Amino acid sequence: MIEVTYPDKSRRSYESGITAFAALEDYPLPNNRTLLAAEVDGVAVDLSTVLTSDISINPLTFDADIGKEVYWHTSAHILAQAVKTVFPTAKLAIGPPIDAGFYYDFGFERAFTPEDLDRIEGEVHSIMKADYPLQRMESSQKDAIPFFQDRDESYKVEIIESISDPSVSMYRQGDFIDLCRGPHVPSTGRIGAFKVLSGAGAYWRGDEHNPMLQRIYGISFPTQEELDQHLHLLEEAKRRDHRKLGKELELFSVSDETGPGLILWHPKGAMVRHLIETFWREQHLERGYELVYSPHIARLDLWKQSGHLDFYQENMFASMPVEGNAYQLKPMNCPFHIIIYKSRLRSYRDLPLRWAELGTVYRHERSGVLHGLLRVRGFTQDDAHIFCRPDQLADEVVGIIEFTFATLRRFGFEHFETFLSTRPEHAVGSDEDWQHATDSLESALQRLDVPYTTDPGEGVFYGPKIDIKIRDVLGRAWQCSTIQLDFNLPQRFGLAFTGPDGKPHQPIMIHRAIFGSIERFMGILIEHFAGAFPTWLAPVQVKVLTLGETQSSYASDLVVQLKQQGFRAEADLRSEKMNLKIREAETAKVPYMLVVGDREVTAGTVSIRKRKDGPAGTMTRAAFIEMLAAEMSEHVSTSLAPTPS
RNA sequence: GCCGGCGUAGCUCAGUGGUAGAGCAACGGUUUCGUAAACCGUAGGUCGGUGGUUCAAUCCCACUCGCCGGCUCCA
Repeated sequence: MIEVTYPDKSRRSYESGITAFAALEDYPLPNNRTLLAAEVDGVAVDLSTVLTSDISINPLTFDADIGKEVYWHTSAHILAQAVKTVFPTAKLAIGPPIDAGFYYDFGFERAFTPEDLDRIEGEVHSIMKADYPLQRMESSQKDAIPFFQDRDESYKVEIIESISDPSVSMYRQGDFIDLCRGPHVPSTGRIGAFKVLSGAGAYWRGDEHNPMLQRIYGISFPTQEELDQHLHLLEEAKRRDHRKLGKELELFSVSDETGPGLILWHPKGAMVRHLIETFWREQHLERGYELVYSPHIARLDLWKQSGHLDFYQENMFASMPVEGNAYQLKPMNCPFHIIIYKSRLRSYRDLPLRWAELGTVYRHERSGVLHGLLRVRGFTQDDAHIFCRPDQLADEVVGIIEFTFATLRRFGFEHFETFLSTRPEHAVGSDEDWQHATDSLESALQRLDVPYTTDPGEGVFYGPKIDIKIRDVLGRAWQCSTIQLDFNLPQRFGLAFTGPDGKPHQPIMIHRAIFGSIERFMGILIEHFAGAFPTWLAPVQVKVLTLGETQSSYASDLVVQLKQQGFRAEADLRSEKMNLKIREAETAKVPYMLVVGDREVTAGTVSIRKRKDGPAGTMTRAAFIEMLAAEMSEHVSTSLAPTPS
C-alpha cells in the first residue's frame, strides 16, 4: 500500500502501482477544468505515471502555469505532427512552450508561406479530432540515436548526443514520434482550440553561426472563447502599438534621413517628455539627490580605464579623432560621475553622494533589433549613481526601492515583479563583498515586504542587482527599473573616501535607473494608456471648441486664462461643424473639450465634454478651472500642479 | 548581422512591361453649423536609391538604404 497526500492535506491509501490519473480521478478541480497532468513530489508527470511509493500529488489543469506549459508543449507536438504530415521532409528541431503559446522549429529548405500555415492548421485540427493518445516510451541513447538517424532527424540526434542521461524518453501520438522529456496531456483531443499564428526564421540553438530554421508560432486554449479572447488581446496590442500612435498623435518619428534608431521628438511628444523629466528632477531633488550633467563624448582613454572598451566595444560607436586624440561617443554615463567623484578628496562624512542625470547615451544596436522607442541607438537614461559606505548600503537600497515603486505608481502602473540576481560564474570582487552586497539587497527587499524571485547566477559580473518589471494594462511585463551594485568601477578608477581612521576606503557604487530609458518608458506609457495620457501628462489638456465666429474672442480669452493658470489649452476657431471639431479632439485624445456657443458666452460658462465619456455638464469658467486644478493636484507634485484661482 | 515579408502622394492603400489612381489630409471657395467626418474645386508622386535586362521598367534581375515579423528560453 502507498499513501498519497493531496493539496488540501487529505490523504488516501492505494495499492502500489496505480496511476496518477486513478489517484486524481475524483479529486475536485476548480473552474470546471480538465485534468491534464499531475505534479508528483513537485515534478510534473503524465497522468499515466505509475505510483509506487508514498507521494504528494497535485492535479495540473490549464489554470496552473505548469499546466499551461504541458498543454502548450503537447500543442507544439501536434503542430510538429501536422507539419510532418504536410511536409514529410521537414526536420524536427525543438518545440517548447513560451510565455504565451509555443513554437516549433523545423529544418526546411524554404520559409513557410501563409498558405502553408493554413494547410498546417487544417491538419492540426484533424489531429485534434483524431484524439490520438500520447504514449511515453523510454529508450536508451544507444537505441534512440539510430532510430532518429533512420528518420533523418539530425537535430534530434544532436540533442540526444548532448544529453548526459543515458536514457531518453520519446512520445508517440498516432504515427508521429518525437524525442521529448514530457510530460504531456493524455491525448491530442484534449486541446480545445488551436491557432497557428506566424512563421519566422530562427537559428538552431539561437546561434547565428548555426543554420537558420523555420519557426512556427502557435497558441491554444481549452475553449474557443479563451482563444478568441487571446486573439482579441493581440489585436488590442496592435491597436496600441506606440509606433502607430506616435505617428497619429504626432509624438515622435524616426526618419531615414537622420538614421535608424534615432528619435525625433515632435512638439507634442516633447511636451510629454518634458513633463516626465520635470517630475523626475523634482522628485530627485526632494529625495536628496543632486543633479549633474556630463558631455556626450570623452577621450577614448576614459573608456579604456572603465573597461568598456574591453567588454562593451561591440555596442559602442567607433571613436573619432580630434587633433590627434581619439574621442568616444558615450554609451554610459557612469565614468563621468566617477570623474566628478574623483575631483576632490571625499570624507566618510560626505557619503552617501547621490548624483542623478538624464544622460543621453548612444549604443550601436544591430539593425535587426531596433524597434520604435523600445530599442534605439540614442536614448536618455534616467541615470543615478550613489556612492556610499558599506554600512549605508542597505538603507540606500531601501530608499531606491521605495522611490522606484512610488514613481512607477504615479504613472499608473500597479503590478510589479521583482528579481534579485546573484553572483555569476565569472565575476570581479571578493566573496565577502558579494555576500555583503547580496545580503543588503535581500534585506532591503524584506524590510519593504517586496515579494521577489531570486535568479541565481544571473547578476552582472561587477555586482548583484535588483530588477523590477512592470505589468501594463494588457498584462505584458516590461523591464525598466534596475538597481546594480558595482565593485568593478570603484576599483578600476581607484575611488576612495577617507574613513574615521584617516585611511582610504573604497566606496560602494550603485547604478540605478527607474525608467531605464526615457524613450523606452514613453513607448511603454503610450501603449499602457493607448495614447490617452492622464490629464497631468496630456500634451494638450483642454481644447476649446467654438460653434461659430461670434464666440471666437470668448474662446481665445478662455485659452489665455487657462494658460495663465498653467494648463495646456488650445482653441479650435475654424468654421467647421462641431461634430468635426469633437471628432478631431477625441482622435487627438484631448482629455477635456469645452464646447462654447452663444449660450455659454452669455452665461460665462463652458459646456464640458470628457474624452471618451462624452458630455459632462456645464459649469462656470472658474468652476472648471478649479476642478481641473483639483484633478492635477491629485496626480502631480506640488510644483507641477497649477495653483487654483 | 541573419531568415522571411514589405517600400507607390503628407497618411491609409489600389494598380500595370507601354512613364500612375482612390479616400483622408493640404490649399482655394461655399456653408455659421450644439457633442465623433458639410459641400464644390485645385494642387500634389524622377512609384526608397543605384545599376542592369529590354525598343520601353514603378513592374523583371542585382546591389543598396529603410521598415515590419522573428533569431536565450536545450528534447
